[in-house]
Parts: sequence; structure tokens; C-alpha cells
Amino acid sequence: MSKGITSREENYSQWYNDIVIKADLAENSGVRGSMVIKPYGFAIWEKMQAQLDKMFKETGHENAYFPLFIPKSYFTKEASHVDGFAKECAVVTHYRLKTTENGDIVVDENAKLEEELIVRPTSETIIWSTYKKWIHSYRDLPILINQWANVVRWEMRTRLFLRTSEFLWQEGHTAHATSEEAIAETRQMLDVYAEFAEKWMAMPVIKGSKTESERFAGALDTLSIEAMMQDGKALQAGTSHFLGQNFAKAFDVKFTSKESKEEFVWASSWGVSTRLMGALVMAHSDDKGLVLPPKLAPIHVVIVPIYKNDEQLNLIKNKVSEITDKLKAKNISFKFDDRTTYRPGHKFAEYELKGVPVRLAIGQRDIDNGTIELARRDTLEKKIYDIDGIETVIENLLREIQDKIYDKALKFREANIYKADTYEEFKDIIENKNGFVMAHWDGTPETEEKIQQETKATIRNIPFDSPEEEGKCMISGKPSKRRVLFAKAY
RNA sequence: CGGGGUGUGGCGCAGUCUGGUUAGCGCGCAGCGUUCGGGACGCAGAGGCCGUGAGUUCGAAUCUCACCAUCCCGACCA
Repeated sequence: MSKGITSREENYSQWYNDIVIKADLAENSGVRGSMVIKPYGFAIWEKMQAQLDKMFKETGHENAYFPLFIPKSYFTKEASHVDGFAKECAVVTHYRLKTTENGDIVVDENAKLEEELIVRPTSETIIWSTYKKWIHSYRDLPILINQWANVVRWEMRTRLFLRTSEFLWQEGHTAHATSEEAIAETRQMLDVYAEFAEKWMAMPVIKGSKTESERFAGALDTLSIEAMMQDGKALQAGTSHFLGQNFAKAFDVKFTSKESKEEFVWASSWGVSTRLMGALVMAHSDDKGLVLPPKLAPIHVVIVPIYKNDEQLNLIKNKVSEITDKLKAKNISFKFDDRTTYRPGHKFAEYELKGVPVRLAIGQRDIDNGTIELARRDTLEKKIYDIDGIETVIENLLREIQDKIYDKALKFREANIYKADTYEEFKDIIENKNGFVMAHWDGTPETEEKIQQETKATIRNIPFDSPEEEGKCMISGKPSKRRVLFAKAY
């Protein structure tokens, strides 16, 4: 029984909170809806960032940085974009405080800004107002830029990592000469996200297009990857938007084409956020704590010494340094936990909580026999190995764990994805089985809305790999060419 | 923004209904000793203007009012 972690069965959402807090990933701050990301949590985020950044650069993108503040007038140029974000914007109205006679600090009303500044909820507007200056000719295109930044969306209800008022993310903003090229970029980046989710986070995802009503504010098309969490709910893990010429028109960004014609620029934008941390937790962890895929674990191997006196400890230390030299050579990260203030059992529990993939325990008994105990976090299995060659065992095991937790997540998803042909069936699955439902839909926002109202399930996306098949909408009976993905979502 | 809950040592809570000497408990913390192959044990410690303000009362953690903070559920959203 783990100390202080609510079981998934008992209360899934409390379980999630417990893991985030007890594994030392993050905590609530003094600011409503904003969290402190703690060193261990941030280390995982840094690993995610490093890999994503590498993938962005491999696909030809460069990093840049745009301002946190957006003048209100920029923000309001693209109508549907404003509609989408207006209700959740933090606004800066003053630039100075003053001290009153009784010592209170108050806003200085004389320091009112001429034009209010919006704290960016996303950066399309500030970036497109900048691109206007950069783009004149087809020779200036494409522009392939990413930025790592924080954004603020004033959410009604927040949850650590899954939805916070301020969050960290990356946002790519690209400009192209043709529609085809922008569409290809949009799709390419979705593929990058999917690859990252599956190969690094060990989290299978379903790629598809959003319906019109779920589209990003200002986009012509929004693509998403959707992952299934252990409670059967969907989590949107990344989005990539084809923006058409909407922002180019709003910000008057034109270029002269090869044919000497003046044309508006085509755009894409795409992003993933610290929400991925929440996805990572909910995809793999168990009632004992976090389970991390080795590729994102800050520490691959923890080594716990078991000893009765200094003499034994010194023997162990010597042996361990031989092992760690070999781990270093293989680029496997490790921690030798020789704290004298905690006993081994305490450390075992602690690293299980933190999801360290592999644990080694070594005591006098092992020194005498030339052995070492290895425990893997994903299955909690323990086994005795010869110290000789342990680094190779670990190297292979890390790879195996990475694959195994992916397989486990995939099997779980497959076991919890259903087909429904009637609305009765559909409602039964959504209410009683928890999971994804593939069903026919007539393509209208009205039907989508009705289903959401009645069941709380939404269309997560229209999967790319959903095969063409003749069907009838389960509500209206109108013809439908393929099934779409329904689920309750985070 | 609607509904509900909670504010008491660092953390988690009891005490509040039925006001009364010194506000308890568990964990944690600091000390000594014994321990150390799955969250150790003993001994003896430190640490509280009971969320804020006003009121009722001889007397308030406890009753009243207001405010603030925070969490959960809904609507909205990555």
C-alpha cells in the first residue's frame, strides 16, 4: 500500500493529483490557477523540450522569440480569433503602483496605458504583424519559426499541468507561398507530434481532423492527436492548424509571386504544451506512483546501497563506481543514493513514486556473491544479476521498458475503443464503459452539439485512418462515409 | 459565472453542533541511542495571535455578520 496515494479505482482525479504532488512534479502556487513546476517535473519537461526542439530543427525550423504583450488593436484584427480567446484574456491596463498615505500599495490611476496590452494567449497576431515586415517576395518564403514561451489563458477551472492559467509551450508559426505547402506543413508537424508521443512518451495517439466547431479560432482546418488516458477519457496531446490566408488578410501580409502577382501568404501554426506532462502521468502511472518511459526519465537508474557499517558502505561504493563508469560510457543516467538518513525501504518507495525505470540494490551479500538486485519500475519485478555485464542488461532493459509501456497503453486503448451503430448503444458505452467510440455522424454541428449536450462526449477528431464505409448517422440517419472518434475529454 | 466544501504548528486532520482553565492527534522537523535486503524503533524535545475584520458575551477556535483565500462539481477551454 502506497503512503498517501489515492488508488485509481477509488478516485481517478485525486490519484492524478496525488501523483503530481508526491512525485514532486509540481505544486499549486499562491497564484490562483498557476503552478510551480518543481525541479523533478521540470527535468522531465526539459527532456521533452530537447527532443521536440531537435525534431523541429530537423524539419527545417528555427527558434525565435516574440513579446509577451500584445496590443489590443493587433489582437482584434482577426474576428473569429478574438471570439475564441476574448473571454480568457489577462489584460494589462496600468504600468505603475503607488503608496497611499496609510502605506497601502495601489494601482496608480494616472499610469493608465493609452492602449491596453493583452498577455498573449497565443501569438498569431503579434507574429503576423511582424511577418508583414519580413515578407515581400516569394523569395522571403517559407518562414519556418518556432518559439518556446509561456502563455496565459484565464481558465475558469484549472488542474495541475492539464489546465493552468499560465502554461509553457511551443508554438510554431509558418508562412508559405501556396496553400498546398501550408497544408503539407500542417500535416508534417502533426506527424512530428505523433512520433514524439509514440516513440518518446510511449503513448499511442490517433491522428485526425477536428470538426468545424472544435477548430482553433481563426483556422480553416485543425488537426489533432488524441490519446486515451487510463480512465478512458481522451486527452488532446497536440494540435496543428492550417490557417489559410486568414491572418495574412487580417494583417495585410502579401508577397509578389514568381508570376509577378500580389498574393496573400498562407499560414500554419502548431503547438504542444506542459499539458503533455499530465498526459504522461495519466497514460502510464499506477497506484504506487509515476511510471516514466526511459527516454524521458531524468534518471534511468537509481542505485541503493544496503549496509550495516562504514566498512560495508566503502566496499559497496567501490563496486558501484565500477558500475557507474560503465553506465556513463553508455550514456545511461544514474543516481547513487548514499544518503545515510533514510533506510533502503524508504528509498525504494521514493523512487517508485518518482517513476525511475530501473533500481539497483547492492549489499554485503551481493559483494560476496558478485551479484546485484535489479528491479524494474513498470512491472515491479525483481531479479538477481551478476554485476559483471549489468550495464548491458540495463541498456537492453531500458529499451524493453520503453516498448513495453507503449504496448501496454496500446492494448489498453484497443480494449476500450468501441463501435456503435445506434444512439442507444453509443450512450450505453459512453455512460457505462468509459472509452472511445467510433460512430457515424452526419457532419452537422447540430448533431454534434446534441450529442455533447446529452452525453458529454465530443467528437475528438475524424481519424485519418478511419476506413471509408457506408453508414448512417446514429442520430439523424443521414448517410455518412466514415466513422468519427467520440469520447469524453480532458 | 452557478452549486457545494474547507481555512487550527511545515503537512494532513480532530475539537466548533452543545462557548469555560493549559487547543489535541498523526506525519514531518531538530537531539541522543539502537537499527539498516521494502516507507525502522525507543527516549526525551521544539514548534500555534485557530484565514481577516467587526459584533454578541464575564469569557469566542467554537455563536452572528461581512470579507478574503482555496479546493471540488457543472458551463467554457490546450
